[in-house]
Parts: sequence; C-alpha cells; structure tokens
Amino acid sequence: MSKEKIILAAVDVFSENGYHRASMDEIALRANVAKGTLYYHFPGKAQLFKTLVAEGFQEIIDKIRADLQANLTLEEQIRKIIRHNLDLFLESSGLAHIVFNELSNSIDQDVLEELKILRIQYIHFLAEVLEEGKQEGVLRDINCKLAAAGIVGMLDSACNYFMNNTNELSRDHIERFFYTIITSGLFMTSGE
Amino acid sequence: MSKEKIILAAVDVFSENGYHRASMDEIALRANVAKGTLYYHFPGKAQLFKTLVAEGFQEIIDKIRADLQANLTLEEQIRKIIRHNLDLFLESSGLAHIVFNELSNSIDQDVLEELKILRIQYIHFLAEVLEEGKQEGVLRDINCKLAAAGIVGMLDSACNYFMNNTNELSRDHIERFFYTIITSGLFMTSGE
Amino acid sequence: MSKEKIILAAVDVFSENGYHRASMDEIALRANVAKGTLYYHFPGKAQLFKTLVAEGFQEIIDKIRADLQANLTLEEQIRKIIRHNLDLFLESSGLAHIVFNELSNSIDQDVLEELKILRIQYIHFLAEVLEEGKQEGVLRDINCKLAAAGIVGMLDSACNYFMNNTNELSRDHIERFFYTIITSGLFMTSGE
Amino acid sequence: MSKEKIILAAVDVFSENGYHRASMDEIALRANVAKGTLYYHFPGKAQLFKTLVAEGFQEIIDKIRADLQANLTLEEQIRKIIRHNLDLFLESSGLAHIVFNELSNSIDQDVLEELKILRIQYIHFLAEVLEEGKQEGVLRDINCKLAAAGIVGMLDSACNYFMNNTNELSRDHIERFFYTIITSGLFMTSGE
DNA sequence: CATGAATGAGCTTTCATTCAT
DNA sequence: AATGAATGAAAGCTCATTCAT
Repeated sequence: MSKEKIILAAVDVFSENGYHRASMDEIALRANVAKGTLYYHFPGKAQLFKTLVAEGFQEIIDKIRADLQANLTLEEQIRKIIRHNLDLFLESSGLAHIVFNELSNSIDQDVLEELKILRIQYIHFLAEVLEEGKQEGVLRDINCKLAAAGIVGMLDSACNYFMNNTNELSRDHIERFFYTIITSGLFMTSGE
Repeated sequence: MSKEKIILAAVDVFSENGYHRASMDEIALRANVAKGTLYYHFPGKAQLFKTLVAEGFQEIIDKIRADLQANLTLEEQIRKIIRHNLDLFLESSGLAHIVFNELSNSIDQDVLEELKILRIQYIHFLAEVLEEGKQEGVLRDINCKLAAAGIVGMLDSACNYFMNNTNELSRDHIERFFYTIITSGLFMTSGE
Repeated sequence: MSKEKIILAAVDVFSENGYHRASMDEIALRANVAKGTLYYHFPGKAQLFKTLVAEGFQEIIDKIRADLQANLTLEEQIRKIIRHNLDLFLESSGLAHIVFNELSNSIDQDVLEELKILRIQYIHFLAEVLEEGKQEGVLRDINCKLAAAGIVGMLDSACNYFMNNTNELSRDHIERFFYTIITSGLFMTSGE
Repeated sequence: MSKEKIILAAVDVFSENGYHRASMDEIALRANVAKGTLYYHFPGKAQLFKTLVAEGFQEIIDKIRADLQANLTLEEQIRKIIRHNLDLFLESSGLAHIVFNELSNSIDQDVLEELKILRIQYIHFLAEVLEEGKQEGVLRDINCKLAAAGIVGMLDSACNYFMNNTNELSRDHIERFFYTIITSGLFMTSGE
C-alpha cells in the first residue's frame, strides 16, 4: 500500500535530514511513488510529519504501558522507562530528536500545536508513573512533570552526545549510568 | 559598526525562527543594512550563524569561569552551573535551544562540524568541573562527559517544557529543584 | 443518474469559481460521485463545461422563443429579451458571465471554438429579432449583430456592476431603464 | 530597467492568455529576466497584475481627461469617450477585457477587491461626465453609474464580437454606430 | 565599506487525467 | 456503469548567493 510506503520513507528522510531539509521529492523517491501520491494521502508536508510522529509516540507509549502492566516496583518501572527511551533515542534517533527538539518555531502553527500536544502527552504519561512513586513515598516531593521533561531531555542529549563522540560505552553501561543518576543523583551518599 | 549590528540582529532572528526559517533578508532588515552587507562581512548564512554561536558560548564560558575562580565547594560550583544554564535557556532561550538541539542534520557539513565542536567544548568544560569533584571523592565514579551532556539536555528540555506550559513555578524554585535532582536523584534517601 | 448529477454540480462549481478555479475534485464531491465517474461520462473538463453551456443556451433560447411566438410588437419583444437576459445575468449570474466573458483565451482551442460558436449563435438569434424590426422600418438601419452583441454586453456589465455595488434599485426599475436606453438612447428627445 | 520590462511582458502575456493561464515563467521568459526577478519587484502574480491594470487605467483616464478639458458639448464628450474606449478594447483588447470581465471569482481576495475598486473608479469617472449632461438637461433622468457600466460593457462585448467575427466594418463606422445607439437608441424617431 | 538589483535552483502544492478493478 | 488510487507536468513562490557599482 502506498500510504504505508510513504510513512516508512518519510520516517527515514525526516530522520536523516531534519524537518526542513527533508523534501517531498526525496520522500516520494524513496517511497517509490509519484510526488502527487504524497498529496493524495496527506494534505501536506506538515500533516505527513504529524502523522508519523503520532504513530511513533503511540507505539512507544503502548510498548511502555505493556511493559509496566505487571506488578513492578518503582525501581523496575524507572529502569524500563529508561530502557525504552534509550531505544527511542538510539535506534530511531533522528526522528525522536526532531520531535523533542527541532520543533521550536518552524512548521505550520496548527500542526506545530498538535505536535507539542503529542510531546506533552508523552511527558505527562511519564510523569504519571513518577506521581505514583511519589504517592507511595518512594520519590521526593517534586514537580513530576518537570522531572519527566528533564529526564527525556537528559536521555536525548546524552544519547546524542554519545552517538556523535564515543562508542566505547556499552548499551548496558549507559542504562545503568542513567538509572543511578536519575534515582540517586551525582553525589556519593554515605551508604555507598 | 555594521558587523556588530548584523550579529545582534541575527541573534534575534535565529532565536525567533530557528536556523532554517531565519532568512538573510530578515536579518538585513533588522540590522538596518543592505543584504549585500551581510555577505561583505560573512561568507554565508552558516558562517554567520557559527560566529554568533561561538561568541555566545565564549560569553557563557567566561561568565562561569569568572564565577568559579573563587575557592568554592563543589556544591556551590554545581549550583552556579545550573544557575548560568538556566539563564541561558530561560533568557536567550531560542538561540541556546537551536545550538543544543536543532543542529542535528541540517546546515553545511563543514560549519556543522565546527558547531558540534563548540557544543562539545562547552560540555567538556562542564565535565571538567565534575571531574574535579570525582577526584575529590565527592562524586560517584561516572562518565563525566555523559553526565555533563545529560545535565545540559535536562535543563534545556525542562526549561522548554516549563516555558511552554507552566509559569507557576518561581525561578528560584526551579533552580533548587534541579540542584536536588542532579546531586541526589529522585529517590528519597534515609537521612532526608 | 450520475450524468445529470454531475451537470448540476458542475453548473454550481463553475458559477462559483470561474472556469479555471473550478476543479474536477470539487465537482465530483458535490455531485456525490467518484472522480473517475466524471471521466466516464465526459472526455474532460472542457467538454463537460461545453455540455452544460450548450444546455444552458438551449434553455434560454427555448424560453425566449416560446415567449416570442405570439404576435407581439417589437417593443414587447425587446422588453422580453431584456427581461430574459436580466434573468440570466441576475439569477444564474456566475455561469452566464463566464460564457459571455471569461472565455477569451483559456480552454482547449477546439472546445473554445465550439463555445464561441454557441455564444455567436445566441447573439445571432437575438439579432434576428432585431432584423425583423429593421425590415418593418421600426428600427434604424444598423448592423443588428453588432447591436445584439452590444445589448448582451451592456446587460451583463450593468448587472455585474449593480450586483457588486448597489441593491437600491428594484428589478423592475432596471428593466425599464434598459428598455429606455436601448430603444431611445440617453438623450432627451423633443417629444418627451 | 527590469521592472519596466516585466510590466511590458506581463501586459502581453496576460492579454494573450487571460489571468490564470498566464504563467510567471512565461512572463519572466518574455521579459528576459530570471523568475526570481519578478518576485524581487512584485510580491506575487496577483500584485503584478494589479500594478499593470492600475497603470493602464490611469493612462486611459488621463487621456480622456486631457481630451475633455476644452469646452466641449456633451455630444463631443460622449463621442470622445466612445473613441477612447474603442481604442482600449480594440488595441489593448486582451487586457481591457480581462479587467472588465475575467475577474469574477478568481485571484486573491484582497487584490481582487482592489481591482474591482479600480474598475468602479473608472466607471464612476465616466458616470460623472454623464451626470453633467443630466444637470444641463441634455440627458434623460437616469442612473448615470448604471448607464456608464452599461456603455463599457456594450463597447467591450461588441468589440469582442466584432474582432472575432467580422472585419468588414471600418473603425469609423463602428464609432458612429455606437454614438447613435448610445445617444438615440435603436428606434427610429419621427424627425429622422 | 556598503549596496541592492538580479539570479536560479529548489521548494511545496495543485489538478486534469489515467487505469486496473 | 462506476470507482478511487495513482500519476506527473506545471504552477507559484522562497531565498542564499553573486556582482557591478
């Protein structure tokens, strides 16, 4: 089906080039369809982008939700959140990065608004998990939404740095690193 | 002087529109110079951008350096780093965000390379401060560069979220929030 | 039947948008048929347009003919011609205007030729009525075709002006106005 | 100068093709400038069109005004108006026709509005001349604006018909024809 | 130093038309 | 008789860059 091919090609092209440098020509070329076909299935570039972002978010939210259903301790939940976000930023790096960061000011106002909402929804979804931990007294009394936003930014930025500069660290190592930082901070504590 | 006017105008325009939607026309207009003048002083858009980014980085590095020269405890140093980064992301928000995030794949390869180096230099500068703390045994045994990249990303993302969605939190509150998270993590510790 | 639905929808869409901005998509949408159906019934956009124009002309010619069959004085005939043309331009304004005016240079040459012929036929039909009056010595010795063309243009242009700018004049008033102008001209004559 | 070349080329291209089929590429080609140059001098197609229409109107209004300054009888004034309008429709036929007729529904709303205003201004300019005649008791007590609109439409339509179908009539003949029709109507009057 | 008219490659988008079903 | 997914040529427009002055 054309629509599916287009979305797959679009994910690649947007990931590789960022929103603005991705061209509809290139997407059509990679999807092996005529340029007009893009506009048959999507109203325009911005809407096409929004569609694939929405799909991507839904996918990761579903994955995390499925993973969290069992009776897990908060520790395990946070570990899983980190793991899935690392997946997101290491594997479909380009796209995730665009969504979380490149959207600043560009793009049609209305579509931008929808994208921001998707991003916020994701952050709120993560915040909810933290909120539970707070209720149970395991977490500090913090603003969970701000913390969730911070965690996502930290993971993205660090993955970004990591992929551009080092490959010496193992995937597993990185995961443990962030788990420690997020749960216990940078400082040594007496017991350790 | 034209060159200075151009840089000032460029900072505004890039901040407001992101790299790609910022146009040389708009910059010339705001700088009150002819378009040709931009190309008299700078080889092109990418180079102009690089120039102002480099100046911006130098500025903040200088500020932090000046602040850290006294004999401060690591706690104080981290607090100051957070404070200056918050300044950066809350005040000259647009530009800082572009530098740390929007650069993924766009822009001429060569200039992009230089910009990445500037960003890395800044992260390494922060990493050095952490490194000292590690030597002194105050910090855990972590990869300081990864930690520095993470801190910058966390601050940017959270500021971004904060500015778009809430204004209920005070500047001071945010600063303390991040200090706690970064130093001690999300989890309650026995002594608290 | 699809064909009928398409013509009705096409009349609306062409009227509202003019020939060029009328789109086959819009026509299909309004006709509640698939786009392909348009091409099943008509060879293309130009042919579809020609069809409905021909039908429209036939309709008004039939109406006028029916009205003129009785033994009317020339005065009455001219009054009726004015009345029917006002109907045409005030009621199905858009379409009539397109046929009489918008066709200048656009549209496929061959279809354009046919449309021009339809328009000329209509003008000649009106000219014939005038011709009779000339034979009877009621009308001046003029080029009746030129006069017919002029009358149609005058009515269209004035209706167009009237609809865009004023609504203060009654339909009846306009009709009498044109009757006077056409029959007796602008100048006062001694007897009046 | 490019701007002048563009306007001249645009007049030709719009005249020959009508507004919609005139392409910016074609205009650039004929003006011997790059496509970008069009957009350097004019904000867009609609604005370019508006510019040349405005210039054209100003030209003919100026011409008629200059001609009417002397102490002429109303008869002479009307004769001159007819003469100039015939010039307009016979010589720069395409363009005049577009302005008076093709503008129905297309074109950017705001520019369309301005074009309509220009057209109305011209009609009102003609109406003023008639108004004077009315004051002097030479003309019937009619709505002069409606009459002016009618005259313009009559001349355009008849010229259009004439150019497409006959060339047997002399320019001079046509002028006298319209003078008679407009002043005295179609009907024979006792004195003739 | 500074200008601004001119460029042209490249972009997104539109739409009449085709064709396998 | 009817469909609708797919097409691709062509359109309007943007903008970083050049260059004669």
